[in-house]
Amino acid sequence: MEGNSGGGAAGGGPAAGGGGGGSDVELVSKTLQVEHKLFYFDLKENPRGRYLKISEKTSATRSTIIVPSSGISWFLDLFNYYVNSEEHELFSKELQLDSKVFYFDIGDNRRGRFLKVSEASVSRNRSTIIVPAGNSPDEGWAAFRNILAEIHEASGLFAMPNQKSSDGEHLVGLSDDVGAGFIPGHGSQPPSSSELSVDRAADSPGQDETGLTGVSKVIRADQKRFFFDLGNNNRGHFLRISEVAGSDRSSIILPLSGLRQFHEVIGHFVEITKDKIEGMTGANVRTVDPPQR
DNA sequence: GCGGCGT
Repeated sequence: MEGNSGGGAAGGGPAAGGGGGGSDVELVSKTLQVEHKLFYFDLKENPRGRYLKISEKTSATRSTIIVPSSGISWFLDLFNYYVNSEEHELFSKELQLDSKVFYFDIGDNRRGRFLKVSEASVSRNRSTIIVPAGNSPDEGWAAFRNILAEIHEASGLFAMPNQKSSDGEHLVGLSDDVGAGFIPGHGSQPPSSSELSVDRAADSPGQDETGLTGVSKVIRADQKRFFFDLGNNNRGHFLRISEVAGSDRSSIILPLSGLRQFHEVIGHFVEITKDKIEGMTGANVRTVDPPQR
């Protein structure tokens, strides 16, 4: 809990000079100094949605990755994993969000241990930030993790002033490929359309205008499988979550107006149980490298 | 006062 106070609007100031997307609203801004590096965390929002910009600034270089808001909790989980794991059991991880893939890799040199986080997205150069592990327990990765936790929490407090716009944005995250568990829709969904469509134009429930209906995912936990299916009826859109174990099956129907809160609550329980689930991998967090030794 | 990355 040191070295972070985004009070001054000058936080990421110089970066704004480029003028990429002028209309973005800055919701949270924090800075973290680790050894000789300076990290800027800016939670921003524009009509397309919300994202976290993480910049690493060294003496002469600046590098930035853009994390979709739906990925913040995954970043938090992953940093928790790297903070809490023993050195000999550190794996590389990859995280797929929308059309981006983030690679997490451990490195080591005479300066110490570091975590390299690379963002690879279509039609954009790969960008990387490198986070030193730090010497004291509160330095480096842990401090980075703490900032992520603060932002994640703050992001929930910044819940959309008007609920209607929230629907579209979060549904975009459902286009993630979760690997083995992914159900390829019902054949009606080119992946590209799911990325950019859904311009929160869906204000009137009861219509099937976005092509979201029929989007499905499945995850597995122990013996159970959970199916997530978007649907709609004359009452509006909903997410049906079905639990299937053996021949038993039961479902809950979640109106989309409750989806955001559902997500926040799940995130809360993920947080408070992180010691228990440490090392477990989520459906779209995959271990890709053998353990290092 | 760092310096890693990948080109």
